[in-house]
Amino acid sequence: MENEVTKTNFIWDIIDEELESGWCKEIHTRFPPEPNGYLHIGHCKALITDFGTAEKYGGLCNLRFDDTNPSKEDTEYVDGIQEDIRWLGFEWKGGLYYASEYYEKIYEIAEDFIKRGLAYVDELTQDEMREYRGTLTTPGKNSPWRDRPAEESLDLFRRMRAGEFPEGKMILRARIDMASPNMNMRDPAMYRILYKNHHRTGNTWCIYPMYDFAHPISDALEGITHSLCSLEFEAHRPLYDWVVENAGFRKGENGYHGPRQIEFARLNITRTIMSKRYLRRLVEEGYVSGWDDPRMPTLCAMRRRGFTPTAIRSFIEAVGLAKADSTVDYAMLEHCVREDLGNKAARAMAVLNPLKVILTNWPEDKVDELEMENHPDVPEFGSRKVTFGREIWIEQEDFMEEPPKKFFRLKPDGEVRLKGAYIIKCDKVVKNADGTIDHLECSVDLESRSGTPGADRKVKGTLHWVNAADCRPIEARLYEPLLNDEIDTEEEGEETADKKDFISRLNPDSLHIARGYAEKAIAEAGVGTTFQFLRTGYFCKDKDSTDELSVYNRVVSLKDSYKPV
RNA sequence: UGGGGUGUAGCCAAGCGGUAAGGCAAGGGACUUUGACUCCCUCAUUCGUAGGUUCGAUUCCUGCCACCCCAGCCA
Repeated sequence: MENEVTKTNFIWDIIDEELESGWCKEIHTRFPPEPNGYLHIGHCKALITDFGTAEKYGGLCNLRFDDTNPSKEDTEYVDGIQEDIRWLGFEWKGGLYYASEYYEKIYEIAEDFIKRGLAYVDELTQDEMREYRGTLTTPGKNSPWRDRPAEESLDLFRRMRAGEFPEGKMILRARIDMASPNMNMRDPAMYRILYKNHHRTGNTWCIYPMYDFAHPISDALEGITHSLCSLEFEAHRPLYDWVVENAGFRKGENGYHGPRQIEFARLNITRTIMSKRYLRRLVEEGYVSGWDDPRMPTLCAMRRRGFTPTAIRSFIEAVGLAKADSTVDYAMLEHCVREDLGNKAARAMAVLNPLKVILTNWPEDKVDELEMENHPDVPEFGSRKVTFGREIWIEQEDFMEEPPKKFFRLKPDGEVRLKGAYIIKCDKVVKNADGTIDHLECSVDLESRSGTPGADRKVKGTLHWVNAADCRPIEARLYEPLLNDEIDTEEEGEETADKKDFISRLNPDSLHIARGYAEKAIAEAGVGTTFQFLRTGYFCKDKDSTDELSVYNRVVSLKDSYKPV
């Protein structure tokens, strides 16, 4: 392909230069989730960037659980995260690690920092520390403990580890610069006391390193060359470098100059919640059925709903990698799933909101068996047999008694093709006492059977249908985004704060359940099978299905260019 | 407000001194036994803004504006 464009990004440009200059020989990245929740689509950007970059340069990517805060973490999540990464098709060829594996080493470095005057034990309370830190515009001031002798800090630090002090009593701080314009450099906390059971180290530790101390060290210990993370860590980079430098990892031994942190913009999608905190709230407060509720942006939920790894990966690729904050249109994601499912999903028919049609000139007991293709463009999908009888179901919205112009579906005295079967004409609308439509009486053009010469007659509309005498009940779960459109907060008012609350932005119609009928193939498919239900969208069979009732999640609807006038 | 970032179409995003890629969305058309798919076509005289340098600026310089991040013993 001569005009194939190899999509690149600013990070790969940087790496290309480093490789060319010889500053760096090989690429080693890491994906460092904290095991305190399930991975969501937002993490995929980082995940694909980390694993994908290593893959591109023939390097390695580690999976490292950043488990430095035992109060929020759990093995439930470490298992879930691994499952999700594998599902996406990545392997941690660089190995599986836990920051907690390095506790001893990190502790040693901390002691060394203390001895060298780079860290000290502080006894300020949390409130005092905040006051001493100063503000964005005013410098902070030194803690009275800042210049205590190193031996004293060392002794205190060892006693912190030994469990001699209660939580909050002492803290290890880096000694950098309380007047730094960068708040992160104003003697940041490095170790705090926490009497929590850690999911891996149990009770062996009661002091835990902070992210800013543990992360650069973990990266360096694993030989990471590029520590890719999101924009909010940009202001932490000087601290990251300070730790790497002072811990002695920049020496360039064996050509390794220590890790380099590069930040990129995180993923935002319209009408989608991308905050672990809020996702947790949805689960815990019962707004959704769980982490894998198909409306959730978590990978386990998307998997259940029927999104494919290919679709997610091509979506992330389409979005690109840059430093500008952005919010991608949900339509982009939809496009990517449709594109993938379009040639992967077999076609079949299901009527979501049934309307009965009685074919008056079709013999009572006559059953026709029709051969239907499973895919219009991919013959390898083969075909299946579908029966046709006197009573069939069609979609309620495919009939209108008083249709607008250009309504190609069924209307009084109108004709329509039943996909793969016959052309029918609506003769009569039979109503209930309350005026609602009970059923339609139609006549069949017996000569118009698909595949026969008489079928050449063109009619404008083609409908999907199921044979009432030979169909199975189905529950179709139709989804909309969890959030309503962004509420305009331009107007200042008393309600502004309330409107900003995400609970008030929840879309009450995010789930709609339809009960209809489907052909046999749909009912007999296994959980996780995805079909394109003709004209209504891509659907994936849900685990809630029973022998009696098939439950399907709509992954995405089909594009629809019909716009009523 | 101090510091750090970012501003290219409705939404993403290339572009790296030589005259605005691509994708999504949208609109029009062809095809169609899915109003799907596919295929054509349209969609920035202009790059946040005002100046400057230059034969030439989205690209370099200066000022201004807007938005995001940082004042956790979270990550």
